[in-house]
Amino acid sequence: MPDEDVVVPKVGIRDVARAAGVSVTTVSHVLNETPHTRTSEATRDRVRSIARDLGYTPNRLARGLRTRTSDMIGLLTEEIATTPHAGRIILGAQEEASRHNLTLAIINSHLDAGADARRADARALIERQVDGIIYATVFHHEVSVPRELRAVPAVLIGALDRQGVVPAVLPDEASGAADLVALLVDAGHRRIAFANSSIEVPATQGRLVGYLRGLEEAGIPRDDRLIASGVSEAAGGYEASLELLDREDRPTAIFCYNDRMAMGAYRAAQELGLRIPDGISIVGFDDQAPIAASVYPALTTVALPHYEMGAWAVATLTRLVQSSSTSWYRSTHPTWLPCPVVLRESVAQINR
Amino acid sequence: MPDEDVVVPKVGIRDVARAAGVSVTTVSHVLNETPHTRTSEATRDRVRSIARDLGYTPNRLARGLRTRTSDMIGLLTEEIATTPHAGRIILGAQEEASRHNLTLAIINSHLDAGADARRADARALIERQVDGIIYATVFHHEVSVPRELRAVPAVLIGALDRQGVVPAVLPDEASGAADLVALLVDAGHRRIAFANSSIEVPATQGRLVGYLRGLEEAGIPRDDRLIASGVSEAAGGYEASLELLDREDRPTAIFCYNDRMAMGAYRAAQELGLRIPDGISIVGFDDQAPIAASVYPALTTVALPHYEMGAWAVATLTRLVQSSSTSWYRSTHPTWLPCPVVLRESVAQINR
DNA sequence: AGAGGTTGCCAAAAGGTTTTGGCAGAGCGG
DNA sequence: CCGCTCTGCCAAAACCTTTTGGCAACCTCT
Repeated sequence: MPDEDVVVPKVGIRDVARAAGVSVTTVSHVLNETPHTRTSEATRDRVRSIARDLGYTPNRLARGLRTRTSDMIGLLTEEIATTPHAGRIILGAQEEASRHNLTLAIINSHLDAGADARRADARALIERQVDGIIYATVFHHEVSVPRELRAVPAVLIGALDRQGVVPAVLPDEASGAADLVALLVDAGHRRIAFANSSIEVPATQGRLVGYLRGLEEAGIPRDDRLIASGVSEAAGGYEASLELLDREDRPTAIFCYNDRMAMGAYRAAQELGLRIPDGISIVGFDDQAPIAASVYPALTTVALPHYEMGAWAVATLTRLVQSSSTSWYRSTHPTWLPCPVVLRESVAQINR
Repeated sequence: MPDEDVVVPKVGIRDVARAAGVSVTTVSHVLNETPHTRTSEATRDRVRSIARDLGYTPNRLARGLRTRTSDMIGLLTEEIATTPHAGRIILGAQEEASRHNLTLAIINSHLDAGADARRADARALIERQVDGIIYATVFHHEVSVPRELRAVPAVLIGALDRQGVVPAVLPDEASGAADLVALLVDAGHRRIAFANSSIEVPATQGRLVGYLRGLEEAGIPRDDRLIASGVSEAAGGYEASLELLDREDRPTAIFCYNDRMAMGAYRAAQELGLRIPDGISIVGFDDQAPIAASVYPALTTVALPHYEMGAWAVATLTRLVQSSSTSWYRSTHPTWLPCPVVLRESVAQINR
């Protein structure tokens, strides 16, 4: 029983015009509140109320065809949708888009699908006449953006444009790491170890740089015996921590490359009979969704600004679109967004 | 220096036609491989190669206007984008959409934004002429779908339509839970506790039902002293586990409502000096991204079919769209997708 | 040679909107 | 009453496709 679901024939601007006894021009002007146009208040009211009564729903496809803008922006994620972080980026982008009355169209390219597939994906977005494209990648290597992206304003998340022509946003991992070290130093630690990831990605470099900078700013000399590495998972953190803790003059704190490695550090500490944080302080990186808060004791770590990067991307994109279409490719410096320290319970104050 | 970035005027189907010396009709037919149309092989080749050379990019807005279909499907998530699971749903939907040559437009509604906001979001998608809408919610309460959704084929993820008119897909939590219990039973356990969540959501009910069914199928009598509950986080799991383990005849296994609570159980076990899995076996639910695999010992748990639900949703939606537009609202049973057990290391074989 | 079928292509309409360039009428000053 | 400026509205073109209906030309029989 299709209750009141009689098939309602689509009502268009024409129907509104007819019902209101005006031209479609007038309806369009009224509904869009076109400036510099003259329509009596009476007519405006009539048009508006009739449009409402008729249940008029504008057709944005038609509108887009005429105005040559779709009010859509494309989010091209490269493998990233697979990572737990992806949701935050998408959410940030989506909410910022909503704020600007834009809609987000997303496509995920598999990393191993090759450059051709990625170009096809970009093209698909462009065929849809998106006003701009966000290209988000997992590791911020330098990247040469698919040339189709030149056809349309674009911004990069998590990667640098090799030609330096496309605006990019990245997490400022180094500063985050340095802040974390500063936090440890403030708590009285001076023998601070670093369990880095053994695979070479920009994050590895950035966090190491930040660690060293943190030490330097505290006037603590670098000690390479306090730097270990392992695979960027619990197992790697376990082994690296064992190595770091298995000596006379053991560190009082371990800074792990990421939260997963920190989990390994927790295990190592437990096996050595060291309580966290009193026996050993441990910090991580990533503030990975449920881990950091669920573990005991809750892990002090650094959050990545995924949401913020997503939002930044669509914000800059809209600026780009607004600005003269000939100037948007002006060379820009990448934007580094801060990675805030998330204070929890895995760091103890120690007496110096 | 805008290298070869001279502003290329958009090339349309008309330009291709002119260059090829044929009509736009022919170009359209050739490029779309319209069936039942006759064009010589020579002309086809010419058109295709000219289109390629000119870099013709079809305008899907215009196409959609004419064909009255946008090849877009809308994903309306209600708060869900905030949860770590969201990414998987989106990914599943996206990849299935790609397979059908569709694009996914997503909008996230905040739960607290109220029904009006959600209706506005639905309307925004409809204005974009999406061919169908997926409405995904966090908790699968029954839900009365925004009436705007009646205007367009729709499917539900994680919720039931109160009117029973919109197809819905849900995780079969009960069976997953029963499987988990069966696994424990197979390993020799008979005193199996359940640490449930204290808040009332469908999942609470479903997992409890599955737990009980698992026991029954194993011929183990229900023992309510083995059922505890707490907040659905590490803290709640900790307290519930303490309560369950603090007795003479303690259980040999604890089934936790979710992985976060399982983390609490791990802590409780540790404090009581029970090794996992030998002293006590622990299982969770959700297979929450990095937790379950990173913890030591790795947690045996049950995965939710988020990806599969996303994919199912767009698959059914495309079927709905294809089928006669008058029949798509036929009443349907909800689809329950299996929650597979993920075997890891937190369960020990014990001798009966 | 005419009928009838095929082949290969095309002109024009349609889809729903925005935007341009007006045009009538009212009001007003002279 | 003429000329001028506003006011309030409109017709038609444009955006880029797809699709309908048909038309020449050619071929094949009889």
